[in-house]
Amino acid sequence: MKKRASTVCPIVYALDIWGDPWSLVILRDVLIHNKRHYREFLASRERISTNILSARLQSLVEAGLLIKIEGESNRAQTMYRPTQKALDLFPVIFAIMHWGLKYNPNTDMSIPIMQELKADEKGLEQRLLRNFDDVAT
Amino acid sequence: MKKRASTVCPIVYALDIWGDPWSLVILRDVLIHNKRHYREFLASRERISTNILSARLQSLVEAGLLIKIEGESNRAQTMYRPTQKALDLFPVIFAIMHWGLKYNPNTDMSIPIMQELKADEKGLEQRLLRNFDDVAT
DNA sequence: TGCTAGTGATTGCAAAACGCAAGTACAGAG
DNA sequence: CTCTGTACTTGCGTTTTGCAATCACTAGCA
Repeated sequence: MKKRASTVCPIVYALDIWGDPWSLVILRDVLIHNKRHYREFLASRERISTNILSARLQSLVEAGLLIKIEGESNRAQTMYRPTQKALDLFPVIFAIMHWGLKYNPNTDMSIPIMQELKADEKGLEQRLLRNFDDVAT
Repeated sequence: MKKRASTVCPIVYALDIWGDPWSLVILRDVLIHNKRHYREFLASRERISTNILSARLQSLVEAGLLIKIEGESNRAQTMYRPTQKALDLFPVIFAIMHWGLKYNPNTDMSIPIMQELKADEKGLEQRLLRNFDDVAT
């Protein structure tokens, strides 16, 4: 993707940061499924490959959506956590989920979060936000 | 982008359709700026190239987001209009705009729609929807 | 001490997608 | 019957993916 540098349009600004087919999958894992380790992202159903995961994590850190927390003397402790800028994507992700829910006939409605999204979106957001008390303002 | 065929996740479903860096720009032009002709999409600030525009329009038609209306005996009359499936993306686009507005310091707030989005989003959506009475159910 | 497994990446290479410029086919204007 | 405008398509070089293999390091175990 060509970086469009500075844009006057908020949509293009957003797309330049996470408008590729993988970044939002990672952010979904962070925000919805509370994943934080490289190995957890790799384990997703979508089977992202290691080099792409590595590149995306890095660009999301650079864009200020994730912070990388490295353990001392052990790489296995490395984790990625969202910033407030990422937490503010909840409305976007929920809007996308509503749309996908409406049009994707293969959606797995047995996943608890799907029910919750329809029944009580605000409550769901509040519950998920509590996973990030450490980073939220 | 690899087509992930059938997915159980509504987000991945959505990304497979418009999760590339250009499709949403086109949809923005259709939904927000009421563009309908090839030449109008080409004129956007983002300078999409002709082959990519052509390919994206085609894939959005295939995905059921746009319909292509061809004039009889004159290609200059060809136009692209959104389906209900595309109109249902308004909440997604508005959510993205809110986020971009918050974090993009270069947003041009003198564009009237930006003010309107903050002041009266629902009213804005209703007003824009009236552009599509011909296609909406 | 050595061996094995797990983790967070990086590298190499083929395949796909993109970006740009040029060209094509057709309609209407003059 | 040229000239302009429009909706594409084609060629081609560059960039970005996708996949497998590999690396560097740590911990666990004997």
